Order: sequence, then structure tokens, then C-alpha cells
Amino acid sequence: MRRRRNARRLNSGFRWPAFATLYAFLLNAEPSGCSPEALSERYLDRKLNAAAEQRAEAMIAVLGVLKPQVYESGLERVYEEIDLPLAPVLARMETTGIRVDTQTLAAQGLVLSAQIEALAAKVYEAAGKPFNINSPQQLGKVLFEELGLPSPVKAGKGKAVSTAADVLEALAAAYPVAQLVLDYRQLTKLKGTYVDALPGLVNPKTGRVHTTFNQTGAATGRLSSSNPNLQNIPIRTEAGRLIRAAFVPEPGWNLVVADYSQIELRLLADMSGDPVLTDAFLRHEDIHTRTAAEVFHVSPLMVTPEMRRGAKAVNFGIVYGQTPFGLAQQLGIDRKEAELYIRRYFERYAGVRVFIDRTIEEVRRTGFASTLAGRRRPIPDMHSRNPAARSFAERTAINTPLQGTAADLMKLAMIRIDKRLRAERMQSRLLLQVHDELVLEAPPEETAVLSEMVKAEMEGVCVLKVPMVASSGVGANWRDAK
DNA sequence: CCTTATGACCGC
DNA sequence: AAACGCGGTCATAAGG
Repeated sequence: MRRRRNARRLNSGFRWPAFATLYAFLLNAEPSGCSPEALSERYLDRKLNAAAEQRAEAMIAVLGVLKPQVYESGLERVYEEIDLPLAPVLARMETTGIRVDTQTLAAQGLVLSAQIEALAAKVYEAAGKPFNINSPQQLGKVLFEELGLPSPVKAGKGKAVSTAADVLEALAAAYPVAQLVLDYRQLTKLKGTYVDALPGLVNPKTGRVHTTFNQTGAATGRLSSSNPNLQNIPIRTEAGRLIRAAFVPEPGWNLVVADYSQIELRLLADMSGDPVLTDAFLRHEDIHTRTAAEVFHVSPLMVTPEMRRGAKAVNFGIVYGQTPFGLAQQLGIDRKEAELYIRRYFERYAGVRVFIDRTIEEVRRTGFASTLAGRRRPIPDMHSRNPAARSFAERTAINTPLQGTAADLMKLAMIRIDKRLRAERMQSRLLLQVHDELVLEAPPEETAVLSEMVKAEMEGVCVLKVPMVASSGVGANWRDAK
């Protein structure tokens, strides 16, 4: 169900994905299957009409079906200790909102407009005529038919030739127009999605932007954020970071940010019990450097930036269920080389290999991937006769316990932090959650103690075989709070 | 006119 | 057979 919220109305304390939805999501973490409409059809075998009282009545009936299942599955503690108490925390965060400096955005908009115009003019010059650069269809024609750039290998099958970033990046060195298009796309994305859109979402009563956090929006148990999505504010490029600088605290206050370090790889160490990975985290080593040293058989001191980059891609890839093809594409190396990296990784981290095999076997047997807390996501395609679908299911089976457990731990930390803020009568407030990061605002006299408290609560959220590590920072805006 | 699909790109 | 997990938003293009 998608309901556009009125951007001018403050989010109310009542959260629509209410009790039946939370129960359904615990048992079956499928975002599309947890709407009142889907629940009514599945558990009551009847369609839902628009009448509010009928919807409520139906959800009460669904509750009667699901509650015993939650108890039988041993999930009542997850419900009572995580999902239910999180709901009011999220409601408070939405109601509080975050302040956005629209003056800064307006100034950036003018600069961006000029840069975009200049880039477009150069693209038209290269093309010999103006056209709509935003239309992949028109752009593909211009680049690959009229200008005769070499089509990517995967072209064919009737569809339009892809003008995706990886394709254009491969052409950029030889054909400057490709780089121009990439730059044009980056800047128009920033302007359209953030610089132009955000000021319109500022609530005039509060002067702040109020997102909606969806508690049942991601199949792994992560939160999602919409209208606006404040979980994808740019950070990776300099132009993008200017937008992050427009997120500011209450005047005279500070922004406090805290983020987990390598939480998914730490969970991998804990779940697999791999001795080398565990050792690296117990010694507080740089995990990518350690992996490079293991994979390339050199001392950590001899690891070059290039080797570390490769090891970092392998570490990320493991969490995503990587293939040699994907790693090769990511690093710009050939598949044989990528296969070698992966083989060496599993030679050194043999416990991770065992964990992956054991996890796939268990998910195949039970049909569900589970988090440490017990949240279950159905993975039906483990037995599919379609090899692509089956491979996809197996990658999901590996990733879900890691990503989902990280989400559970962050939720628990948020509940505890919110509880302490209120118990200790602090003025500081939680504002945003970005999966492994929290953003808060604090008056000057509370800033230092809040920063330490948040870091401590995040690190102490549970005791695993390896330490949980979080870092916190303070700043006058989101970009500079590090 | 509104809705939906697609391709692209932003984040973790 | 596709090729690395999870999301949301924007612009275009096509359908009802």
C-alpha cells in the first residue's frame, strides 16, 4: 500500500503499520505481504474495502490469527523488546524532523544550474545538435548510432543499448562526451532530487523536514525512509557533500552523529566463528588491510593501496554473496584474477566458507533466512529449477542474516538511547537513522555527554565474540559532524 | 489526466 | 542464466 502523505501535515503519533502488520512482518518479512489488504486476503480470504471501521475490524481478526503464531515461533520477545517499542521512537523522530538550511540549498542551486547548462552545451556540440540528454532512448541513439561510439558487449536482444554509468565509464577515456554525460547526470540528479525538492518538503510550521520511517519496508528488517528519503543524502562526491552541509541543528545546538564500524563483517566473524576474522577484530586491526595481507600473502606493512582496494571489494562481496564475474567487473580485472582472490580468501578464512555452506543448507531446508533475534524472511527460490533464480536466492540467504541482524542491533540501540534521553530528562533528540548511523541534535551543554552516551549504547548493545565498535562526532552540520 | 514501467543514480 | 545485498526518487515514455 502506498499512500502519499500530505507534506504540509505533521506526521501524527499514530503509525499505520500497526500491530497486525508488525506481527505479520516478524513471521514473514515480506514488505508487500504486510499491508492490510494483503493480510486480509491471505488470512481472512476476503477483499478489503475502503471503510475505515471495516479495515480496523479485519486487522483485529488478523491479529487473532497471527498472535498465536508469533508465540509459537518464539518471537514474542522480539516483538515486545524491539518492534513494538521502536514504533514510538520512530514516531518521535518523524515529529521532531531535521532542520534544512534552504538558503544554502538555493545558493547551490544557482551554481548547479550554471554547471548543468555548460555541460549540456558541450554535449550538444559533440552531438552536433540539441536533444534530451535525460532520455536514455535519445541518448543511446546519439552516442551509439550517430556518433558511432562502440556498443557494450552485452548489447543486443532488441532492447535499447544501455547508457548506464559503468558503460559510459568504460568509454570516458577515449570519448570525452561520455564523461560529459556522466557529469551532467550526477549534477541533474543532485539538483532534481535534493536541491530543488527538499525546500518544498520543509514544514512551514516547524521549519523542518519530516520523513516517514517505514518499519516493514525492507525484507531484511532494515528501516526505509520516504517522502523524503533521508537515508540517501549524498556524501561520496564533493558536489554531493555540499547538500549534506545544508542539514543543520536547532540554532545554537550541535549535530551529533554516530556510526558502527564494519558491523556486518563483525557479525560475520561472530556467526562464522572464523579464527582469523575474529582475531583481526579482537586486535582492532584495519580489516581490509588484514584481508589484503592474508589474500596476497604479505605482511600488513607491505599492503599497497591497490591491494587494500581489492581486499575491500572482496570483503564487501562476501557479504553480498559475490561471484567472480561481479568482483572482476567491480575491480576492472579479469575473471581468472577474481577467482584467484576469492579462492585465496576462503583458504585464509576457511570458517567463512563453512558458515556460507551451512547457512545455505539451513535456508534450503527451512525455507527461511533468520536474524539473530529470530526475524524470518521466506526464501522460496532455493529449490527453483531456474539456475539464476536459485543463485539469487542463495545470495539472499547469506546476506539477510548479516544485514538483518545489523538492523536488529541498531533498533535495540535506538530504543535504549531514546529511553535514556527521556529518563535523564535531556533536551537532545534523535533525528535520523541511516542503517549503521544515527543523527541527533544536542544543546551545547549536553553535546559531549550525548556523544559519549550514544557511542557507549551502540557498542554495548550486545556482547559478541568480537567487539562492537562505534565512533561519534560533533559538528555544525551533517557534513562536518565527524 | 493519472498510473505504471523503465532506466538511471543517490545511500548503506 | 545472470553475473553483489537492501532500499527511494526523478525524468521519460507509454498505457489506461
